[in-house]
Parts: sequence; structure tokens; C-alpha cells
Amino acid sequence: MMKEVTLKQIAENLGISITTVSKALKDYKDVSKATKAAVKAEAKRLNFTPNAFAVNLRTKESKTVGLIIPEVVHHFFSSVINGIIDKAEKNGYLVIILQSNESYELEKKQIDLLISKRVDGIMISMANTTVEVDHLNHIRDLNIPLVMFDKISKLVPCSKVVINDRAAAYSATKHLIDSGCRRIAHFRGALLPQNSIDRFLGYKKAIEDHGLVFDPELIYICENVDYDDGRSAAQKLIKDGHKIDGLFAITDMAAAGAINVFKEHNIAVPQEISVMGFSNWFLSQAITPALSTVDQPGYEMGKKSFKLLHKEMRAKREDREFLPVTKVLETKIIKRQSTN
Amino acid sequence: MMKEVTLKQIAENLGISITTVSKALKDYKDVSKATKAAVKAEAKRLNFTPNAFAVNLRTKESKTVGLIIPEVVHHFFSSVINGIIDKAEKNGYLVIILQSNESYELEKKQIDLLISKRVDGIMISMANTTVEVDHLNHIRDLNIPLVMFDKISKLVPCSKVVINDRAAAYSATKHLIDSGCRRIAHFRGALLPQNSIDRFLGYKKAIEDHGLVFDPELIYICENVDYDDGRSAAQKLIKDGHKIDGLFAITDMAAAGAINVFKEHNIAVPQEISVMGFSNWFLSQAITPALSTVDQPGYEMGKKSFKLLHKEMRAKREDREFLPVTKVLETKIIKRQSTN
DNA sequence: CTGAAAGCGCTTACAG
DNA sequence: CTGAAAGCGCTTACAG
Repeated sequence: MMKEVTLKQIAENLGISITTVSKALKDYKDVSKATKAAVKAEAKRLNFTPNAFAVNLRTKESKTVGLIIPEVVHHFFSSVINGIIDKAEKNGYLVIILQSNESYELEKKQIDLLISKRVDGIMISMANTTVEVDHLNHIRDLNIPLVMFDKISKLVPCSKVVINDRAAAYSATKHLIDSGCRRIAHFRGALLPQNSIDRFLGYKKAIEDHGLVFDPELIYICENVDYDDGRSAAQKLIKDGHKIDGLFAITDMAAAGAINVFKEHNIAVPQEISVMGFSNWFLSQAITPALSTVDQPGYEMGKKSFKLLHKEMRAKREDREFLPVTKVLETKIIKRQSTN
Repeated sequence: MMKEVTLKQIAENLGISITTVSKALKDYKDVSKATKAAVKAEAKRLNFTPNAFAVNLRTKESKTVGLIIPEVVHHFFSSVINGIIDKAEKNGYLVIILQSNESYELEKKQIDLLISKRVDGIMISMANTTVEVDHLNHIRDLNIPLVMFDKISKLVPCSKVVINDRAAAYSATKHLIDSGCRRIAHFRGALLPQNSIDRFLGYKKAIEDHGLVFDPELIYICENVDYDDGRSAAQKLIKDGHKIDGLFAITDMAAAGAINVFKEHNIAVPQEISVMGFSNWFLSQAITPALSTVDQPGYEMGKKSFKLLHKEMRAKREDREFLPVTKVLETKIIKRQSTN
């Protein structure tokens, strides 16, 4: 364990001042070429890296941003993380990741943690159970750059990156209708989250716009929008005796669960029931029949989120005003074998 | 934007010294009860949080650890992340996550990044292409606590958390043999990574231990161990005209790809060919037939990794010696429908 | 072109 | 029980 190399060390070795060493390393124009060369050579020789703690304290920046998501183990969110990390790193930022586990209380706590760590900015996708947004507005009050993505709140004035859930669900449902379905069930998410509501509304509008009858009995709730929820809802649907020829599920997982239940009941997909998922998770191409779905650009969303955050951080540093931007990303229908 | 609250601010408001304020907040025993109460009340009133940058500089600790994994978008690694984040947070640490994208060069760069950020410790799972380990030993040289998990190197003297890949692969192959398979193919990973080698060796040993003949022609390489690789290997296997009744694939993804190819060729799974995967990713229960596999405890591995790192960080802080520990986690066979 | 000095906000050994 | 002082390692406005 050797001693840490500091500016002071280099200065002493070279018999010059700490100030000059610091300036030389940062290529200040008021340092002679010869001095710069000598300092850089010595710094390299000693394998000098500036003490980040000291730099942070002086510059009041940590070059670190925080990210809060509901869950890490989730294809969509891990894609977002991927996009954020990639983009952040290219711009010299590191990313601290925390999860809210879909809990409002935990979400508040994680925000406080990030604030007390003095991250330069925060990106967040809200927990399903979050209804109140004071903790998010608090971030704005402290003048910390903030970007929300996917699960956002209209009540927080900050930059946002989203998809148009309503339009995407409309397209998905229309795809079912166009392929001949006339009685289409919908497995929706919980009542609270905005994207659960929006996907439901998109479904409903598509039904009504195309001369079909909206039947509330065909709506089932998948609280956790996962595989098991999809299974339960499909079982209930069958038990309820509803004759349907199409199903639009809020996630690929729920759709996969439903398809497997249909198979167990010898209901042919897509011949008897066509099934649409949502997200285009990896899973959708591996199941049989391969799942038709809506592609939700997670990686893109991550990249774009960091980009907006970066813009805002830069504006803050340079004391410029920054106006929040909302970016809506494109989704597209991916047709596979589960629909005609 | 209000002014930052500092110790100085509190001291001035109360007409006492900064030293006393600092000590009062940290419950030093040599501060009077009355003073402590007053200081705490004022701190609370002003919503004081210590400036983390200053604390870091003084204590030479950041209460932040770094994590480097090959890829974030990966069921197994995201489970590990989950375990690490959970455990870290409970102990007051935040986690910076970086990915190597299976690149040795990037892995080196990420390590340098974390070192220069002065994280208190590093956890890493090696990239497949990493053969040389100087950059890892460099972490040790700097006396930074280090834990390797899953993809480790024997050449780095540090704590490790792994599964016994060889034994797990042996059990998986034995499961196929016990269920009646006599000609078992193996889809292995690239030649370099240790766990690809170990799983292959476990497979080979099981074959030989049970009176079967090891046939190198039945070994196919899945470079990226993913769905498409599994598909290609299965297609090649069929084209090569090999008659097999069992397949042990290095990952669930590769197994899923193979199963789908078998289906397309009207080969019944498990009646004609039994298939074993490895990892117990979510996917394995959603495909048809549901995949028999080896459960690899990702969340557990993450928790244990942080736990060991934490121990080492504590030992370092208290200037105690710490001897590296290697922890081998249990795996288990999960029997589903793809095997008899 | 160079450097002395102040300061970022905290912690802690030391004196009283 | 309280506080003056040094110091963590850097940056930068200022003087020369």
C-alpha cells in the first residue's frame, strides 16, 4: 500500500507550487509549455489521479446521477438502465441505481438518499402505489435536475420521456380487430398507474371506434401484470364462460400466462383466440406461438432520459434557464404468430 | 433556492462553536444534554443534512460501492443486482453499476473509473473475453476491497461467491441419464469462460461415470449462449443427422431456442428428446413444454457478495486483517415438462 | 508565467 | 463540557 499521490507530492518533486501543478494538469493557458510537460510527465510517472472527494467538494459536483425504478429484474427496466448507463458513461457520469419495489414509502426514502449523496441529477420511474408527488416536487425545489420516464406524473413540472400508451394500446386493439376479432377481452393492470389506465382507454376507444360493443365484463385486472396474473385472469375468463376471439393483455408476461392456460384448455391460438401482448420483451419470441406485441423502446428511453438530464445539468452549471421537455417515443406493432 | 444549511449556520444561530455542533449531532459523550438537544432541534428546524462531499473528504470513505457485470439486460445478472442493491442499502451503501459488455477493454476502463471515483469496494463478474487479470490484481494492490462472483478468476486472491458449475452440470446430465437418455448432446458456451468449461466437464464426467460414451461430435458451441445460438446449434445438430434422445444446454435461452427448432421439425420434447437448461430464468416456466433446468441463485449470490465485501470494508476501516473467503452456493434441479 | 492564500464543509486531536 | 485550530486535497481569484 503506497502513499496516495497528491498535487502536493508532484509540486514538491518538481520544486514548484501546488497552484501551478493544478493549472498545468488542466491545461490553463497561463502556464508555460515546459512546465506543463514536466508536470504531466511527473503525474504520469506517479500514476496520479485527482482525489475525487476533494474535487467534488470544490466544484460542488459529483459527476454522479441517481436512478430510481420500481424493479431491476424486469426486461423493460433493465433495458432502460442499459440505455442510461451507456449514455451517462459516454458523458463522464456514473449512475447509482435504487429500486422502489413499487412502494411509495421506499421511493421517498430513496430520493432522500440520493439528495443527501448530492447526485448531480435524478431520473425516476414512479412506483405504482405513488399517488402523491410532494417528494418529487421537493427535488425541483432543491434545484436538482430531474427527469421522469415511463411512469410519470403530470403534477411534476420536469422533463419527461414516455410512450403514448393510449395510442399504442389503440393500435394493438385495432390490429386484433383488423385481423377479424369481434369480441376482444382486455387484461388490464391495477387501477392506479397511469399507463394501466391509458392502455385501457386506448383499448376501449378502439373497440368503440370500430363498431364493436365495449363490454366491461371482458375486462380483467392483473394486479402485478405478471405471468401468474395472466394465468389467473385467463382461468377466470374461461370459468365465466365468456366466448372471445381476441385478447389484449397489458404485458407480454400476462399474455404468456393466458396463452398457456388457453393451450391447457385446448383453445387454439390464434385460430380460436388471437392474443396481443405489450412491451416486446425477450420472452415474446421464445414462447409458442410467438407473441404479437407492441414494441416499447426501453433502451431508447434510457438514452433519451439521460440526454435530457444532461442538458438540464449543463444549463444549471452554466446558470442558464432550462425549460422542461416532454419527449414521446414511437412504438410499433410487432406481428408474430399469436394473431392472424 | 435557499442557501445550503451548514454546521456553521447552526453554530451561528445558536452562538456556539462548529466543533460542538458537529459533536452534538454525532452524540459524542462529552457534550451536555442541553446543548445536544438545542443543536438537534435547530438542525431539524433547518432541515440540515451534512454535506456528503465534505464528509467523504474527511473520512476518506464514500459509502458507495461499484459493481461491474457483463450485461444488465440479463435475468441472472439483474437478480444479482437486486440482491446487491437490497443488501447494500440496508447497510447504508449505494451502488454504482457499470457493464463491461463482455469486453476486456471496457472492463479495465470501468475499473479505472470506479477507482478514480474512490468507491469503498468493488464487486465484479468477469467478461467472457477477459483472460488476463492484472487489472483485477491492481484493485488489490490499491488495498480496495474486492469480491468476484459467478465469473471469477482463480488468479485473483479475493473473496468469491460462486456455484459449483461442474457439479451442477453433472447433476443436470445425470437427471437426463436417470430419466432414460442414452445419447445426450451438449450445447456449450465459448471455449474461454471458466463456467462454460466447468459445465462441459460436469457433463462429460456424468456421461463417463454412467457407462455412456462421450462423443465429441455431440458437442456444439453457442458463442453467446442465447436463443438464436440455441436455434442454430439445434439446426446444425439435425442437419448433421445425429440421433440423440437428450440435450443439456448451457443456458435456458439456448435450450429454448433448441426446443423451438425441435418443434418445427416435429420432434417431440420430451418423448423423443429430453431437454435440460441451466439458470432457471423466468422464461423457463413460460415456454412449452416448461423447461427442466438448474436453479442458479442470483439474488442470493448478490446478497452474499455484498455481505463479504462489507466484512472486508469494515476490516479495512478498523485496520484488521481480512482473509478472503470463497462461498459456494447450492444449486438444485428443477424438473418441469421438458424431461421425463 | 508563477505562487500565496482563501475556501469548499466537515472531523477530530488537543488544550483548557 | 466547550472551542480554536489543523487538515482532508483540490480550485481559483488575485497579486506580482
